[in-house]
Amino acid sequence: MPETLEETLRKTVRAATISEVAALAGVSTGTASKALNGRGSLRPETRLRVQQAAEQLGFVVNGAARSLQTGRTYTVGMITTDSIGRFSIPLMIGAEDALGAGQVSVLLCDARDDPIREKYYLRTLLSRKVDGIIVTGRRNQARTPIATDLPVPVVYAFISSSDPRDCSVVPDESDGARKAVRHLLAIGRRRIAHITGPEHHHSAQVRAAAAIEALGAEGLRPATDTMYGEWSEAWGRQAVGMLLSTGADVDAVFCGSDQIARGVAEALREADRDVPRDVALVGFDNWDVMVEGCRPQLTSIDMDLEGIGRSAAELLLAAINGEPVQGQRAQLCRLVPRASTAVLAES
Amino acid sequence: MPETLEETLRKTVRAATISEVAALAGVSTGTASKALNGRGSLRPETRLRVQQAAEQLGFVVNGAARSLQTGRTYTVGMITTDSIGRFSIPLMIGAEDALGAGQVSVLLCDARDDPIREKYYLRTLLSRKVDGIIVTGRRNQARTPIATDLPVPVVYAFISSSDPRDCSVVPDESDGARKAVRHLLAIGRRRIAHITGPEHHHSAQVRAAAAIEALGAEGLRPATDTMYGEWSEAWGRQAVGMLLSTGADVDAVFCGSDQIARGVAEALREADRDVPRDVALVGFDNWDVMVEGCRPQLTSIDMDLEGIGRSAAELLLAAINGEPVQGQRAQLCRLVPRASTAVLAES
DNA sequence: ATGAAAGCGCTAACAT
DNA sequence: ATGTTAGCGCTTTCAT
Repeated sequence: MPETLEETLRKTVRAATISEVAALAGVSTGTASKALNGRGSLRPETRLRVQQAAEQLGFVVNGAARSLQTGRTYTVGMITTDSIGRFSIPLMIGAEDALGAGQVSVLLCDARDDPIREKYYLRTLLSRKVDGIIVTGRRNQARTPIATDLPVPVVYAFISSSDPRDCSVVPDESDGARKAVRHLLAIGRRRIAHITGPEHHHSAQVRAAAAIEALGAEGLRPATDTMYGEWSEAWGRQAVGMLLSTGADVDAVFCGSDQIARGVAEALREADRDVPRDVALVGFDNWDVMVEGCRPQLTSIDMDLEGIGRSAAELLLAAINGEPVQGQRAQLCRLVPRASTAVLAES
Repeated sequence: MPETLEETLRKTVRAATISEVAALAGVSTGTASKALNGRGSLRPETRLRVQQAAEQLGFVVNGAARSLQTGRTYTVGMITTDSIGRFSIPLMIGAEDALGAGQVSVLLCDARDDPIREKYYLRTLLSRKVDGIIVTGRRNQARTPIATDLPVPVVYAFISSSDPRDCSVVPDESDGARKAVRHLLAIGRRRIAHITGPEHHHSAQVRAAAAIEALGAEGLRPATDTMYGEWSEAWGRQAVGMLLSTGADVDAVFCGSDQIARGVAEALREADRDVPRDVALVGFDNWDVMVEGCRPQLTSIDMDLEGIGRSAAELLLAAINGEPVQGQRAQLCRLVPRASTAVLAES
């Protein structure tokens, strides 16, 4: 408390520059630069002396100065079009992971579905001379390209660009739905219903279509028409009510989301239908809290968002290094089996 | 497809510099700089001409060059010590919000509880000459300072630094617990139990102590000893089992987390105990999916993480502008009442 | 193997 | 009101 001012002053201490390091080591700045960056040919002894001087002074290179010289910032921008949410996080983690390994930092921009903010962020990213940009968002309908003729490469992750030449990495949701249905078929279920989100939602449509197709491939039809509703537990419960009241004969339900599935599980439980014995259950998203909180624990489809983020980052790095990839990449899903589809020992 | 190469080349186009703008406008670079930054005294006509030239050339200032000159980057680093998770997100959103308004960008660093990564990130942030750093993390026990004598200010958000002079913004968890208990008292409950996370967890201890104290202030004691367990739904269910089997007389439960509360709600429901009539329920975190998925919807304590992120960012901006604030700030919680504590019309 | 010097793009102090 | 100029800290030829 008494040292407030002094403290403040100490913290304001200026970092050492390369010429100070050079001076201390008794060499020129050029030599110091080479020594610190492992370039050129130097006497090992000199190199060491410079490194020690740098150490001693706590030297950290000034990125701004370096960027000004080299034209590269080793920074990429990440724009999430909708707010940072449940889907953006794993994408960010994956991207951050792949980029961090490449010594690249991430500038985070939350555009909140606001085109104005988006433009603003794009401008600051450009002004910060990022080496590339990753565009992310919740909806995975195609979106209009964030801009054309940018001086840096752009990769879309999770969402895709409506320009097919743009590089996008998306989950193969049809694959996920197929895997869910095939899994249910594999454990012997034949009367499969599909309860999912709003009909106007792209994901709901794609998953439903793929589910029906997968059943068709085995000469089967869904146990009921696709039940469209909301992405909520409440809808899952409600849908079960409808199912039971119509007396539909169903031995499995594939749900469009884990939340729906959880609602379904609860409602079935309360109607004294055993999961998985009477009705097997598969969700979508593999969202930890839902899947683990569910009783029994929920088999689910994992879109591997982290993997998508990682791929996007890798493609971006490739583009930055002069090897751009065009077009859309769909990444396969993974089924994670749990108790809600566990095959029972007894018949 | 046929234009791949040309496309690539166009995208590689170099952005215009201020001297090009100046040349096009027929002025010197100095004048152009003033015109673009609204400094100095210029003929309005000249200013306009420069702005139009900039527009025409799609000029975006080179941040690296500017930073090199001014010493400020308008960038702050955000280090999350544990992985980006449920708690970090709102903090990030809040911080990003407050900073974005101040034209400051956020560099995201996920240190994953790994001291090596943390040091590495700190180094890159310093090399990028960030104007300041926000340190975040899950645990809200005090952590050792990320470093001493940094050339830039640091603010801790959610977690606090063990050095009391460091600036930290944390939730007042005691306040949250008190509010929960007082709310239950206010709706007439007297036999209140507390089910919470692991005893060794700082938050569990703090909340439990405050709850006991709040009861004591009314001359009451908890209906049972504090029930420590895990931060999970399963533990909530299990705890209810224990409660019922011992025949404890309880008319309300304050839970250390929404997940626990949800487990409690489910177990009570299955034991035909009505919530809130027989047992009122309050959670902690106000985590949307838990609180809304719960039947009935869950009254909960909101730590206002976004607000904490925002405050931290504001304090950081203040410190950057030469008005550092020292010490720990505890931010009050908010009770969000829902059906699980709704007072009934009938007696 | 090392040093000298130019210049990346910008701002700001000083001239005019 | 506008132009000139000197760096900010670094990398990178080009000399030596």
